[in-house]
Amino acid sequence: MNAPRRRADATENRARILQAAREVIVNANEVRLNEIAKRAGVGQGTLYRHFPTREALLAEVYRKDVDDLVAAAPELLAEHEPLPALAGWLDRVAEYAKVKREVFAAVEAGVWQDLSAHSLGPIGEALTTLLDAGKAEGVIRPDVDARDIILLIGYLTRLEPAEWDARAHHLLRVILDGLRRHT
Amino acid sequence: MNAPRRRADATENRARILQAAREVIVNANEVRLNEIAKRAGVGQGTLYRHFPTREALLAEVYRKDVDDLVAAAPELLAEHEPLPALAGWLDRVAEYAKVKREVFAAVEAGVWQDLSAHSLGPIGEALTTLLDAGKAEGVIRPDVDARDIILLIGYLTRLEPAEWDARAHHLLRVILDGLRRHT
DNA sequence: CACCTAAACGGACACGTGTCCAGTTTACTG
DNA sequence: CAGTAAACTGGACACGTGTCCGTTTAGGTG
Repeated sequence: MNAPRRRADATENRARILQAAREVIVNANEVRLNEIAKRAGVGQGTLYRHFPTREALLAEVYRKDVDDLVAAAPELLAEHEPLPALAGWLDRVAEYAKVKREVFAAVEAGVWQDLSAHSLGPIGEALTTLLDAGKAEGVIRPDVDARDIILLIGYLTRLEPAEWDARAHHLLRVILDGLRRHT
Repeated sequence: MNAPRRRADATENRARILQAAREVIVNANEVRLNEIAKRAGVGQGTLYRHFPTREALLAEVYRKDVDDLVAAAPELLAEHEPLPALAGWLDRVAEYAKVKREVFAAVEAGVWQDLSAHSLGPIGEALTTLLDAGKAEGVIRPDVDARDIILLIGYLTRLEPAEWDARAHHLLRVILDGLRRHT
């Protein structure tokens, strides 16, 4: 996955940056890139080379969460019909977004970058799996793809905490209704 | 519409800021708030008091466009059934967003602010009109409101120009399908 | 082992946004 | 018509992001 021929010190620095970021995130609630760089003992330039944007950094810090999310997709598919599986997965995404809204935005940005690079990325693949299962059974319209869903659920980023309960889940249902193949 | 008792000089300054903003927008393609303030002959503080955020300023500059959009809603309703009217209106919004993406984002932010202040604002009202017409005829699900739609179509802001044609219109259809009342 | 080169480094710097506050102007009041 | 409180003004300033570029160093070469 990593570029070939990376210098050893670079790898180490990258690790230290991530470590510092984790510490800053849990200790302070303000996440300042400069502070992370300082705490990691590197210059801003180094930080920015490893992670072009703040989102890239945050997304990497929470990569494990993302992995969990990705892993949940096949599990849900094994236990439920495609439509409920997709619904459940999206609910889980929403739940995650509710608690860690900043991270969610970061992950979203990361996914978006992957897509720009003509790669679906793990999240995109998980979504594709879910969608394909639904299409195969004819319960999901065939003309939607992972990117479409990601765009649609982007509203989670903008939801005010106060109105979360009233709208987040509900709008997910509306979207799912739009995704269904209506006989 | 304006707050009562505004000082005359303040009104004038506000007008000059808008004027300057218009000029900057058409001349340069970079819209820097500082530059606008300078050109208007006011300090940044003044600019920021009149328009708390850059979005507020841009939204005001393009208020006429917004008005046109709002005015289109009843016209569409007069000529078409509620569902096609809503579809047409959303298409129009999308068309607008395609051409003036920055402005669209600004307008969206403005709408969002209105809503925070427990006021629908013109756009929200136009949308409500369209939705109500559909609900009255039973073709639109009763449990959605203007805010819901605004959240959903927010994806337009994030769409890359390259993929606009492929997705913008298509996703609007998906959303509309979700909004329909399925018999 | 000395040398070389490209990758990696780091921190100063440029830039835009938004805040703050001391001074000024306005419009009302007695 | 002078006094006064509130509203307005303007620009310096604080802050975070991201860029740039001269310097350092890893790791291979003869």
